[in-house]
Amino acid sequence: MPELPEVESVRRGLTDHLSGRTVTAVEICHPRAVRRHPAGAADLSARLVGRGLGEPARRGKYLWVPLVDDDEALVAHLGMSGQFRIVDPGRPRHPHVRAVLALSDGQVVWFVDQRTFGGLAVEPLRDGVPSSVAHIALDPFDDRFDLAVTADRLRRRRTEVKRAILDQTLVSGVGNIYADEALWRSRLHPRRPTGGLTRAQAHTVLGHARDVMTEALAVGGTSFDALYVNVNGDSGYFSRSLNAYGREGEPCDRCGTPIRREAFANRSSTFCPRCQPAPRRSRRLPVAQTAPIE
DNA sequence: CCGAAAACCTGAACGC
DNA sequence: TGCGTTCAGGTTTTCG
Repeated sequence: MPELPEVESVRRGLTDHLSGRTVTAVEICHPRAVRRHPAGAADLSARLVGRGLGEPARRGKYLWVPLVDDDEALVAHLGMSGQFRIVDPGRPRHPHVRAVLALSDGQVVWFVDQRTFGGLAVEPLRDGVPSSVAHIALDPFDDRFDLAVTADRLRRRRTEVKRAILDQTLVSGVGNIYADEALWRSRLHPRRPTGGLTRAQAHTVLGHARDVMTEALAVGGTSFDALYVNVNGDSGYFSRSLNAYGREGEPCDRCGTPIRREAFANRSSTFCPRCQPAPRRSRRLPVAQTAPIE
């Protein structure tokens, strides 16, 4: 699924094909692709046609393309199955094409999205950031990202560590795959309370999140199926380097204990039950546990 | 404020 | 073969 490394791979791929071109035509093929553009498909098309495209930017899992001569950008979120594909004109359409942009150099951009959780919008830019991205925290690839400051914020949360690192308002870009990988590397159980972490542990888990995403980006991201490919249609190769995610029942690469999978919210967590021991139950409970008096 | 859960989708995989 | 169920997951919204 597209998390930070996959979205960054797409951003880099788009840079070569979009920057300096002009949008010559737009077709919205599915209404859900523009549901985050309240003014509707016709308005979105009108705001794009004739506009020049700048260099694609990204924060966390959000991607946007500045539109030249104005303070607006084409904003995209890939959701769980979104893709951008650069194709030659006339190519038979992939069945899940949700929007098509024609460019001044003759190339065509497809926005493909099987599950339609992703979408496009044109939004005003404020300090270079689209309005829908303003509430998203910096991601670990941002020059201004401060690991120590974020670690302290994480420790002040009163929740479980996996929930915290998936919170896009604390640190952005981490999804279920890289959360499980960062926790495995950190030897931390996903349900460990953030309040009980040392400063070093909080620092470590965020550092591992940054590192594992850096390594994934270097090989084009993680692809399990055709739901994530780059703009040329190629898969990433990081799935072969995963230690926890998708490895239920397989031996832990550190200790050989079978990797376990447990329900987490409405998804799942995979971890090594030996390297990442569960927190003692008492630490999960509220402070006051006095029985009520009749 | 906090967190749990539902809602939004499609298609693959699975059980009977 | 075919039908129904489950699962996957990012974000927003709703509810307690």
